[in-house]
Parts: sequence; structure tokens; C-alpha cells
Amino acid sequence: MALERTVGRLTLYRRLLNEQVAGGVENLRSHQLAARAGVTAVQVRRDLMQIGYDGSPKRGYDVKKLLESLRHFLDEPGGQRVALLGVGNLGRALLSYFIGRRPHLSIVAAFDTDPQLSGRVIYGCRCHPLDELEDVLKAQDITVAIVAVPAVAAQELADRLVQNGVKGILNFAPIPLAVPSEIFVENIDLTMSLEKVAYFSREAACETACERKN
Amino acid sequence: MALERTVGRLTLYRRLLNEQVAGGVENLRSHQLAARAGVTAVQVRRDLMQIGYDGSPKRGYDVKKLLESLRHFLDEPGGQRVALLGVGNLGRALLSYFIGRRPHLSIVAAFDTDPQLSGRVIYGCRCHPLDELEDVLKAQDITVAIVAVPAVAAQELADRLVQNGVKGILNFAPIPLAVPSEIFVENIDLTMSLEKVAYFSREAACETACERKN
DNA sequence: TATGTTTTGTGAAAGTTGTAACGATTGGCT
DNA sequence: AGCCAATCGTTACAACTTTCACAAAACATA
Repeated sequence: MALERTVGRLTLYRRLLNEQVAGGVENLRSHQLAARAGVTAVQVRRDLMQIGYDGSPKRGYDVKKLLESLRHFLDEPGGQRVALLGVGNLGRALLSYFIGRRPHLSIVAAFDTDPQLSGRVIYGCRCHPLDELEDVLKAQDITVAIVAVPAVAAQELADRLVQNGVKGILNFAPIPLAVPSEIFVENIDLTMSLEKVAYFSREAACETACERKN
Repeated sequence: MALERTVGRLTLYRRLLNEQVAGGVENLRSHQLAARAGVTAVQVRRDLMQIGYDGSPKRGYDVKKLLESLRHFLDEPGGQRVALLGVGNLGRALLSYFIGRRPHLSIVAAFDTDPQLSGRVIYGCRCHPLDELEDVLKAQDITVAIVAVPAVAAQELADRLVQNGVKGILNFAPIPLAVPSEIFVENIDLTMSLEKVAYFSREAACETACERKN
């Protein structure tokens, strides 16, 4: 699967461009966008090559037209509906984070095993018991799922999701999910990320110490 | 910076091995570990090459000794202390997620601008006002920070962190942080991740549709 | 119109990450 | 002891990603 990094950055560019257009900016050069995105100008140009929108030399990119191209490239025309699985601490935080932000990509249903939560509306999102999963997924035409359940429950849940039309999963459970190859899974392993930071912060300290010696 | 992915997987291997050793397993082959980690056996062997621990043919790896090698490779001997910046919904979820899990990598202080939170203890972690940042960082010898504040506040905060000895940042603010090159930053951009999933779930659907035609 | 400067798009090189192939070593079995 | 199958470490290769380098295009200015 090529392009994965590029697509990620394209979504970032879009956000940055939205800020700019809100501020009244009409044109933007690759280095200006690059500075805001924390990458190089060449990378911006190369990424934008992928969506086929051509800027013009000396003037850069027309912000509105570029946004339109990005929208065309990134978004499903009718929008996509997302389900949240697991309404614990993390799930609730994700709900409050995502709700109302992206009209074309909204969380339309949440699920949890806790019967206390059934029927409640949390941050504007209805919470269902897990045995309604199949019905709701199909009724709402949900193709994307966010998995924020304990590790032991994740695989079984993923199987049910895939069997009912989910094509992409954002997985916060700290185990790898086994799914058919045509299903896209993005893993966010918080423990792994924190340990990575810890490791490389130590590395950094060592390197600077070593450099001082030379 | 090479090895980034490898270090990430090494932390995963360690978690899986801890489960195994708890279950009484003494030896493990590369395939077995690979299956649990969701990668290939070759990759496991290659990753383990990096830490210099040799398994033995036919018997695989001695779980306890391998864990010891991983600990030696991954961990700072005296442990590392972590600060959490921003105790909103996401911050609280992260606190509850991390607290008490990793003795060698524990969140020892939280900070928030909300004066209501000052002095409170949340999930076992003391919450400080932001103007105590410098003092607490130094007093507790904190080298790792988790940034879970709004985007507008993130850069200024990062500057203060770096100036006071923080060497690695786990950044949840959806903007790139400008920091000196020796500081390690791991970005977790939830919006980007979700949009990526949405994009590739659409891709997957297209590809399977196309394949059906052929 | 000619010239110079800035910026773009893109082919080629470099770097990083994942995969495959293979000799070497070990334990089990006869 | 001698052979076989399983597993390991490592080198070589392939795929993906980023960076470098430069021609072509557009605007400004004279």
C-alpha cells in the first residue's frame, strides 16, 4: 500500500489551508505551507503531485481551488459514517474530540457492554448495547470504526465489524488485529508510543553527550 | 533517525513476552512471537539482532533472558519520569490509561491552566498549576512529557518544556512542534489518523470493486 | 522585448524499512 | 556416532519514502 504517509500529510495540509482561507489568504507557496506543516517544500510539492493539482510558478497555489482538489481526493462524496466501540475513559475523550468537527466524517453511534450506558446520549452521540451492533452498522451504513475496547475483546469485535461492512478500523487496543487484507487498520498503541519517546529521549541525551566529547 | 519502527516493535515484544512468562512459558520461537505481534518471523529475528541477544536454534529464545536483554536495551536504569500537560478529557483518559502500568515510566505530575484542578489528585496523580512547571520538572527530574493541550498553547509550552530538561515529547496537539533537533517528538494526530482510515477504507472498497470486474 | 528572479514539477539519487534466501548450529532420532 | 529437520543470524534484495538537482514556466522590471 503506497501513499500512506502522503495521505496523512494531505489531511494535515487541508487543515492548515482551512485556517489560511479563514484568514483571507488566497495564494500560498509550497514553502509557506511546508513551514506550517513542519516538512520541506519539496515534500509538499511531491505530495500535491499525487492529487494532480498544479500550482503556478511564482504565484504558488490558489488556496480555494487546492482545497477543492483535496476534498475531491480525500473525501467520499456522500461522507462516511463512523462507529465508536467502547465508551470508557478513552472512548469518551475521543467522542468529545471528534464530535462536530468533521461533517463528512462523523461518529453516528457508540457501543458499550455496560448496560448503564445503553440509550444514553454522550457528547451528542447515542450509545447502544453491543448486541445492536449488526443492526445499527447496516442501518446507518457505517464503514469506519474506532476500537477503544480492552485488548481481550478487540479481535472478536473486529471480526464482527468486518463481517458487517466496516472497511477501516482505527484501533487503540494494544494488540494487532487479524483482518482480511482488504481491510485497512491504523493502530494507535499509546504504550508503544510513550516507550518510544522514552527510548529516543534517552538516545538524544546520549548523542549530545557523545558529541560534546568530540 | 534509523531504528524507529524497530524500537516500537521491541516494546511490543516485551509486552507479549511478559504475558507469556506470566503463563509459565519458558521458551519461545520467532514464529510464535511473530504471530502474536502480527509480523513475520524474519522481522522478529531482525529486530532482536539489534539488541544483541542470541536465541538458540531449535529451542528459540529463553523468555526470561530475552526480557532481561530488552529491559537493558529499552529502559533507563533509574527509570524515567513523565509529566502530563493538559488535564482535559484526553488528558484524563491518558492518565487513567498509563497510571500504575509501567513502574519505570510513570506519570508523576500533571499540569493544567484550570485553577479548579490545582492541588487535586486525579487517578493518583497530583495536578499542578502551570506556573509551577519549571520547579516541578526540575525537582522530579522529568525528561518525558505528554502534551494534551489545545493547539494554540502547544508550541509555547513545548519551548518551556525543552528549556527545562525535557528530552522527549508525546504530542497530541494537531500541529507540528518546532523543537531543537536533539529533542524527540512523537506526534499522535487523531484527526489525521481517522481521516487516513476513512481514505483507505474507501480505497479498499474501490480496489475490491475493480478486482471483481477483472 | 529581453533579462533576471522566483517557484513549480519531476527524474534521479539516497535513505529507510520490510522480505527473501541461505549457510550455520542445535537437538532429536536411529 | 551420523543423519535429519527445525531454527537462528545475516547478507542480499525489493519496496517505499524522502531529498537533491535542475529544466520549464511565470511574473517583474527595464
